[in-house]
Amino acid sequence: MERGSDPSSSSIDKTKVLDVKPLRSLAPVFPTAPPHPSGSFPFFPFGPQASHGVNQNTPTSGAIPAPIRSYRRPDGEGLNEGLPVKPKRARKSKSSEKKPKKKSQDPGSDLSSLFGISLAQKEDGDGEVVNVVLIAFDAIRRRLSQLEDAKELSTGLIKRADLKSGNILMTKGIRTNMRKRIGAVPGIEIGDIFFFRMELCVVGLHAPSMGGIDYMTPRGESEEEPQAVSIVSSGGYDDDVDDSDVLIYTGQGGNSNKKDKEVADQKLERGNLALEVSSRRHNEVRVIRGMRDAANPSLKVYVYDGLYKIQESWRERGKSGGGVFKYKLVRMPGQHSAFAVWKSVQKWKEGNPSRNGFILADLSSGAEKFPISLVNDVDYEKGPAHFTYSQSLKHPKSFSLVQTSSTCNCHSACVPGDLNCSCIRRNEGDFPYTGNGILVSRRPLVHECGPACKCFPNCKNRASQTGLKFQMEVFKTNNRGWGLRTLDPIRAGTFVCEYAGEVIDRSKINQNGEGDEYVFDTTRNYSSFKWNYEPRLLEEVSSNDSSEDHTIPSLIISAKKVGNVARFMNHSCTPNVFWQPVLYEENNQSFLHIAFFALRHVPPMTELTYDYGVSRSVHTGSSSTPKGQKKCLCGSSKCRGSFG
DNA sequence: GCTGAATCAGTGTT
DNA sequence: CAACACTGATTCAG
Repeated sequence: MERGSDPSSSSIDKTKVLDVKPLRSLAPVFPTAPPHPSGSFPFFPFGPQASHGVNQNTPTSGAIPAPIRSYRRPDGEGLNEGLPVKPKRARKSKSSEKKPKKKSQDPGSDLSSLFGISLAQKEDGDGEVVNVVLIAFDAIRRRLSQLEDAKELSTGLIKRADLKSGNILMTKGIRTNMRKRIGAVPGIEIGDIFFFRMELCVVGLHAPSMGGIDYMTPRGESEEEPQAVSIVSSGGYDDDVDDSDVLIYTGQGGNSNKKDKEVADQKLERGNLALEVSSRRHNEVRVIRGMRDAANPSLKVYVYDGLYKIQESWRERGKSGGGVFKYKLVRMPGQHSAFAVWKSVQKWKEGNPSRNGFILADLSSGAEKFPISLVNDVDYEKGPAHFTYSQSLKHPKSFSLVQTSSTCNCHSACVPGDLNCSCIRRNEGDFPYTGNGILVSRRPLVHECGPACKCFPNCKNRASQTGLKFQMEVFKTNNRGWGLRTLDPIRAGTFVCEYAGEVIDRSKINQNGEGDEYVFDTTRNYSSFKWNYEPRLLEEVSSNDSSEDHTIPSLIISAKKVGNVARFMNHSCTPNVFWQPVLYEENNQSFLHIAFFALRHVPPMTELTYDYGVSRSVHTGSSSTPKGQKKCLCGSSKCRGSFG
């Protein structure tokens, strides 16, 4: 399910692409950190994707970093193409000598090299660049939302942060799969989810920002017939979406978008014509299913449900009176299930008990807002070793406060942009979360409001204290023991859970029993990764706090005896969750907590993983698994081989 | 190349 | 909450 971590998914050959992947290191690279005194360590939350030393023994990174242009397109990679499409500008011999043409864009506006996106990757993507573009999109969108939230109501300048962010990426060249194609889109996997139409746009899955039918007309061919490439079914028309393998899709047009209420008959043109042609040619059509997010009914989720073929088409009279086209699309066999997974989850939630491997309804015994079910459909193990479920983090009495406590005096709720709020000021004036509770940026420390703040408990600046936001379950993995996965779709930046347990002293790490299992340690070496927005895309002065050495206090938590769902999260070298230090006051002291947030959108039934980091006591660089480390089984194509 | 039209968005307001 | 109004971005067609 997870991108790049499913060994069984051999649909896309990524290895070729990744082998020649350009190194994304134009931005300053942090030097390898020197050993630091115990108690603190440099923390680079805004750091660009640095070339980690851990990867040095792979053949790829051992070579000299290739210049951006050296990307070679793997030939013979046309396994998805349903029809030959010419490499567009390969033979524009006519106008190729006169080259002052600036494609309606000033040349300086292309910032794709900042993100390591090559020209070839703009035309044809891969999993890597798709991730980069999607992360960039959401980071800008969150930032624009944050700015809008903080604005006075009178100057609501930035409406529609989704459109704005998408537009910025499109004009700056931060996009991929611009070449339209029939069939699968490289880098996008069946089951991937999206929360905005613009996301489909910037990764080349579906180009129109609104339209439901995307199509193309191959130019230069004798017959210039439009052919459909993808459709979005999300409730705008009267589609039949009951079956997870069959979709009755309604053609476009005929709506009275004007004041006059008259409905017209749909015409056989544009998308309708394209679908007709695709039906006759038996072309594959990508299907994106959109629906309301059950957990967040105001939003829509889009699921890429793979390739379909149009089995038949007909005309009928629509409910509003006009003639409409109908297309019966049937899902092609042999694809991973995507939308079908959603339907299964829905059934389980409705209490349908016929579930394979179901062991326990609620591992948390009511401690959490949602039941945490326990499932094993792999073997006969009946559950993890005993522990006490607790939502909270237990500090020992002797724990020294990290920082003087402080509270804000806001009434009812802290308002973004209100610099009278001391909690906001501690976050450098930025409200850490957007209106719907999504983390905007990683920071050295997020200051949340605490129990003694005057604001109400539902103040938005308590995102990590108000319980789980979606349903999860503990399940038995194939080869990594128990794991944690989500039943609901998760948006990037959503709070996942805190790391609960007992705060312990460093000397106790290996005392409690066997090794450091179920131990979280802030002082390990963690790979930096880029998640925050790129200031240069917003014409913000890049605040140079990105290059400062941020230190956060040492915190070690053992969840061996007491813990919550976080103790079940496995390690991955390409994780979908990251941790973020959060500080708030309790009992007149400020305490540090570790909160986990979704790194990217996570589809239902996907395992949640984060980067365990590497203990500072072990030496990396050896080709075999270093002493004290565990062999990594995350299955990622970027796996470092070991962790711990 | 420019302009306008079409379009299964997304928010905010009533 | 449903209907509505309103502002939009992209791509296509003329």
